[in-house]
Amino acid sequence: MNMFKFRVQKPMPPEIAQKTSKAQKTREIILKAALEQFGKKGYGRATMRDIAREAGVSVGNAYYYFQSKEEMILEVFVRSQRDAEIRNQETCRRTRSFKARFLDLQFHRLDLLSEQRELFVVLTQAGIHPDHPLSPFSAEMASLRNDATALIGDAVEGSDLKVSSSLRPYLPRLLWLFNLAIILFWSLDGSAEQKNTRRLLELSLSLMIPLFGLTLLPLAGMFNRMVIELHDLLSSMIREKPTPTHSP
Amino acid sequence: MNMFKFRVQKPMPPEIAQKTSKAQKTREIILKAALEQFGKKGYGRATMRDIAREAGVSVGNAYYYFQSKEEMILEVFVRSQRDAEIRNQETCRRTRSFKARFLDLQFHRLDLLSEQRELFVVLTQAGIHPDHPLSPFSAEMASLRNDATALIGDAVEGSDLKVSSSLRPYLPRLLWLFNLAIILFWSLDGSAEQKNTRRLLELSLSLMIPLFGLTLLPLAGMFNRMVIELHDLLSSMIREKPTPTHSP
DNA sequence: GTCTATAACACGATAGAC
DNA sequence: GTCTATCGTGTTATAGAC
Repeated sequence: MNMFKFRVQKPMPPEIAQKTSKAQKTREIILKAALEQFGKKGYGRATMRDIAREAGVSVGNAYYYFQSKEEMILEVFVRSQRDAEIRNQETCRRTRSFKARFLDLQFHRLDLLSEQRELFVVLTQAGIHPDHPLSPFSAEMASLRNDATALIGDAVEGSDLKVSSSLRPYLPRLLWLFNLAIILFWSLDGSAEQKNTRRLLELSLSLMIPLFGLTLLPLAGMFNRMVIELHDLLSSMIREKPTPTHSP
Repeated sequence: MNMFKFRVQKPMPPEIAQKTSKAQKTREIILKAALEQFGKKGYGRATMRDIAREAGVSVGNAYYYFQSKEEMILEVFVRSQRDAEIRNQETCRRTRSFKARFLDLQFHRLDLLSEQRELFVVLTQAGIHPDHPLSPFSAEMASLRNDATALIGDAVEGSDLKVSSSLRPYLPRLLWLFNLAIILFWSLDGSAEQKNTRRLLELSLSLMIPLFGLTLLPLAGMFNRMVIELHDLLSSMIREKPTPTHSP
């Protein structure tokens, strides 16, 4: 909630409480209770008190394991990334069509997100603030972000996609950014089962792929350079390193 | 903050307290105090108690005039729209270049936003939830949205922009959506004085305008139809009418 | 009917004892 | 690692003043 009250004291504990197996278990119990409450009442209505009570722990204890209510969502997100990787390998083996590969990747992700739709709408919200730890652009999310980009790179590589070689290195990140935009649309999409998002994906790919083909034309050099600059500009949203604030 | 607690009781009072001039004045005082506090401490740190104290009124009174803390931001936004309209008329008289017209419109808006940058970052946040009253897609914002779209329409009309006539009617809204995307980027833009946003605007226009030219080619029919469908899909985010919830 | 104030509520988050 | 007690916040209920 309070977007501008950052938790700088706790320096984002890298692997909190991986120590004892008891801790692991407690964390798991709390997370499970949280997801249950989220599913039942929705993210907004499920209070930390509810979650703690249902998990059989105190509120303070829940905050020992999770820095904030939002962080509980992240957990689910991280886990879904593993799924996607396996899935993508299979798909790449099955087809060389770039469109098919990318669509499958995206559709599968949307399916996963849909199971806990309201949760991810909240996560999208956090994404708007690039220094927020849960933003896809934050330094804390670097690893997750790079994994996802690499996954797209796998889908591009060895596919039938026709595109200028000068542009090729920039494609994974451009497509990752595109994928973020799609998720943003999805979180706003009011159509039944987010059918519109799926259509949008298909449609924009159908529009983009021929345009990629144009980049092979001999006169496209200037155009391509502009696309690369576009890539650089968009990438500037990414916060690679933890911004070194004045040390206390 | 609590994105999912909607205020359905108070049915969005159309013109609260426009009656007496005293009310007008009190509202103005509160708004001024609010902006002052926002500027000094930032939106997140400025509390309603601060604002009320500084304005010399009670918290309850502030809530009499503003439905929520966020609504105070909206006020500034609405006012900036008036500015833009005048500005646009002048620019349209000065040049026929579509690029110049649109850039001027956008740059001017960015200048205005920059004065209260943090405020609008918060507003952008609200925008992510399309049923939120402050979202640019909400039913409540219909009038503001239509004004802004019409403004862009004025910039297109009589300009030197080359584009298929089948697409032309859809341009204002497409460009309005584009403008939203730009504002989104702006709210994330960490570069000094948001220089990157300005460059992005120029660059993407330079990329788009030749593409618009392509829509005039005889074989572009299919392509154009797809763009129109794209327009329709994107427009589905707009909530035209207040969703009729079960009356109590 | 129009405006204002006080007090309280609910929730996210934290401090500090054990 | 866990709990209790408490804080700070947005927001609301409600009573009363003009």
